[in-house]
Amino acid sequence: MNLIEKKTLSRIQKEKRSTIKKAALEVFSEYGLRGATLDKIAVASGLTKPNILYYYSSKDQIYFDVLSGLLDEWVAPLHNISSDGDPIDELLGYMKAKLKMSKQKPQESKLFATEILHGAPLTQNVLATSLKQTLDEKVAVIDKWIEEKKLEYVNGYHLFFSIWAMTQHYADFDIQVKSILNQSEEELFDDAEEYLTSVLLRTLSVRAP
Amino acid sequence: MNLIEKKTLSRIQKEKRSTIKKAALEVFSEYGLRGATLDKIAVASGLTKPNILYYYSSKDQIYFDVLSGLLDEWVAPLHNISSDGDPIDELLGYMKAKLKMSKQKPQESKLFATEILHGAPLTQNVLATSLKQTLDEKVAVIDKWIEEKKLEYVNGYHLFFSIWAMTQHYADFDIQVKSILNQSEEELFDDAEEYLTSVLLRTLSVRAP
DNA sequence: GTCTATAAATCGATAGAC
DNA sequence: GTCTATCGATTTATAGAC
Repeated sequence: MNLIEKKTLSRIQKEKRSTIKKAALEVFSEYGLRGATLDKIAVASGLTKPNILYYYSSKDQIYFDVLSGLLDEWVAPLHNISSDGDPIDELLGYMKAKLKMSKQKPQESKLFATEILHGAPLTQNVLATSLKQTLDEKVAVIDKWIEEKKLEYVNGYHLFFSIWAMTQHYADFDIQVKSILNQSEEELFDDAEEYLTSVLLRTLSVRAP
Repeated sequence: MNLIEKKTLSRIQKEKRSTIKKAALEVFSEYGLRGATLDKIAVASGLTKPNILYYYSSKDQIYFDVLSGLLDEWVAPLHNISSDGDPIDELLGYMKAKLKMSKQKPQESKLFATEILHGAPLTQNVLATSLKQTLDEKVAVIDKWIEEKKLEYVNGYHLFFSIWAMTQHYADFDIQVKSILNQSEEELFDDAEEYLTSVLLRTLSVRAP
């Protein structure tokens, strides 16, 4: 897929593409790559189908652009974990940042979930290289903290997996969560943060206050 | 959808339907309802497309039958939580049963994940009634244990959400997990069980041995 | 019951007028 | 740049021979 010319887009082209991407995120996150149709994206964006294909060469191209535009943002909180900080503060901050993203960006979370669930056709390479490398570094930080006796032993990889799983669950499976709990979004995420804070503190061998 | 005549199926009809359902589970779990095609199910089952439609009236009907046939099995471990047992044993047993299902039935896990992720078009009613009712009962059991001082305070609903999230993560996002960890399935799930046991014991205020 | 052939609908993408 | 009209491919589902 040729994205080289993207740098030379005019202002109006950027705006149209942005409109399309916003609508496409809605549709892709709800129906997945294959379930989404250009008709649905057209309706959601207020544009016609040929007009969309004037700005993007294909449906796959739109999906690729939406997904790659969100990848950096999605991995960003991981980079904020500093080896200089207090282990508990750093990991608690990471969990809270991830939970906040689930609350504020559920469509993005669902998009990545569907992508990975269906074999990560477009991001498998990124998972195996960039994400793995970043995670390896952060697990190394955790192992260093353990060695320095700043943290009790914990399996770093599975710690991150469980943080991802528990926080993203509230976005990806919101239908199920909301079917069971008849709460406002605000109450729900407040309770979730309280619970997850407790789980993480105890997992890291700290007694909750 | 009319499933009434299902009770009067002949032996050969049951067998054919079973063959189709097995193939359909493979395809639906990998591509989702909309991404799956009758062609793919035909190839996977070794039958022709019209032959499949001789036993099922439509693709949606196959999906519905596969999903509803697995629903009971999927919720079953929850029923095994006994209020008479030791709280820690019961909840640890439940987590391990769920993790075992993720290891042994990843396709089923992915099928439910995709269904819920995409708005639970066919199961929303079940989630809001049957699953909610069962979970309410089990949360009541946990609250009773807390009242009887057999268990420290914990938010029952979020406890179950986190068990679901952490255990199903290993099936639903196996592509991501395996991209990061270069382990055999056996090692991976052994480590996962050790980690999740530790998390759960600490969450329930018990020091791991 | 099973097949080949094909109808009918949907969907991605293009042609060509404006 | 944007539209209507439509092509061509895919896919669900059916018709009808065997």
